[in-house]
Amino acid sequence: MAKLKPRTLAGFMELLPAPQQQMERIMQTLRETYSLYGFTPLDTPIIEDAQILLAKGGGETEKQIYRFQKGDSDLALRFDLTVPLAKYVAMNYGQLTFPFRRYQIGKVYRGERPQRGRYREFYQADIDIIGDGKLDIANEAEIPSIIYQTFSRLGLKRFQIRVNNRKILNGFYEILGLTEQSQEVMRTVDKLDKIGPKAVRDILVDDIAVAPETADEVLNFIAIKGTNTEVLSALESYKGKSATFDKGLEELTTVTRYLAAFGVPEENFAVDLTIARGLDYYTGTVYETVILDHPEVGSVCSGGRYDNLAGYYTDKPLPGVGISIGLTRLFFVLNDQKMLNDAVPTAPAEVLVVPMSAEQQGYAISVATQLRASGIRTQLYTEQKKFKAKINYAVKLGIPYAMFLGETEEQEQVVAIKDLGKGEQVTVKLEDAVAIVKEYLEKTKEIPSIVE
RNA sequence: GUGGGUAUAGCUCAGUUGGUUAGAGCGCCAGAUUGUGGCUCUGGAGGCCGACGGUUCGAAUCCGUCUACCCACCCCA
Repeated sequence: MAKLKPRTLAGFMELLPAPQQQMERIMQTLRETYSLYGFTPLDTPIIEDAQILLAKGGGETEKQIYRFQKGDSDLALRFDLTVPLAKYVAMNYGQLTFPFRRYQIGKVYRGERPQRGRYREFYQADIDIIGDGKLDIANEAEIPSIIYQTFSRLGLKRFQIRVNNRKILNGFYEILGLTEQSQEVMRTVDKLDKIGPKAVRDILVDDIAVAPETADEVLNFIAIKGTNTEVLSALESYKGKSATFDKGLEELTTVTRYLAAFGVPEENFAVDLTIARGLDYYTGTVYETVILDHPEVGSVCSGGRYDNLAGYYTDKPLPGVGISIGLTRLFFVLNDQKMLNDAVPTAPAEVLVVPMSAEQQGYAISVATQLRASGIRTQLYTEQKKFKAKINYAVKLGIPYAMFLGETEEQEQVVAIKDLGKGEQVTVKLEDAVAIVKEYLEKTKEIPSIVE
């Protein structure tokens, strides 16, 4: 019978063992960093009631969501982790302590055309802070500072967190009388980097019917560039015309000041007036993060401030601020650009215990058990194969040490341990072999980061 | 959903104006070398040339349809 050809759906990432180890390592770094800032882990179901997930609606979400029936149930796969969080907080309001800080790393699903760095199933690593009624502006600076810390701990240097404020944009468009078209205008402005100012102006005038002089105002506004201080002071000239704008400018100024206080260097964050974010629930500060040498894959981490996310589920006002690392995309870039550090071990174990023949299996099992008891990751190779095959197994998996146990070793109660990198082999007591491996472990601990 | 490109071994790719048995490198397996891997040498396995149809004496090659993938748009992590 003809075999079914195995295949993985387009837009779904599936890794081999070694890269998977690197991926796990990145996740581990994220968890450690997030919890360092006092965030608590949360997990929610991948499948939710479609009504719950679609409450927010919005055309795009609806189009891209995976939705299906099972019996009479109308179900959907989660599209992000923020909406499930809103549901969770609304549901458990009475039992949570606010401000509620949670992190969540999980897969989300979007039925869109897959492309380079763009997936249908991907991990998001979210942090959010939800306030009860109110939430201080300082949180809007702390969130990106955590991202700075996280990326730095991964070893990334050339990245930039871009910050803007929706109130500034809304206020500005209000001043220009463009409130109605503001969504469309923002979307166009967002393309500035890609298509250039001329094309942006053409779209504004021809497609959105913005008056030419108004379009020029928009272009002048988004052309404001420079250091954060320069951009902020350029914005001063628009003050006094819109309360919303003024509020936004005040917020952005504060966030910028606090970001510096949190220790984020100027080169890693930038006030950028073209950042808007597609999701319409953002109401204040918005973030977008790019890998500077690879802007073509887009943002690897975005988020912002929202005032009333859970408004569909509860009357309680629950403002929040959050950000999400697109882990799958981030990993794709790092891997694709060969930025992952080869020196970070991806082997599943430190030692491969190899009995020379079946007679030594008992001895080998006891040796492996003792190694594991000393905290050394150990694999036992018991297949009856040629010696070459046994040693090759360790080499292919990158296991640094092989331990050979033959008749003589068993009789003398010693082990032959070989450093497969150096090719050096010694016959010693098990405790001495343990010391050798421990020393190796100490050394590899010093390898700082997963990204080179 | 719209537009463009690509499809040959596990991977990366050659394959002449259509011509006999479709190749290379890497990888894989085995042997040289039964208690010592990486290097070297020798041998081997592995292909409905994406699928279906057409033109032709003859198609991996030309034409059509379909499918999948890649890229761009849309949107986004």
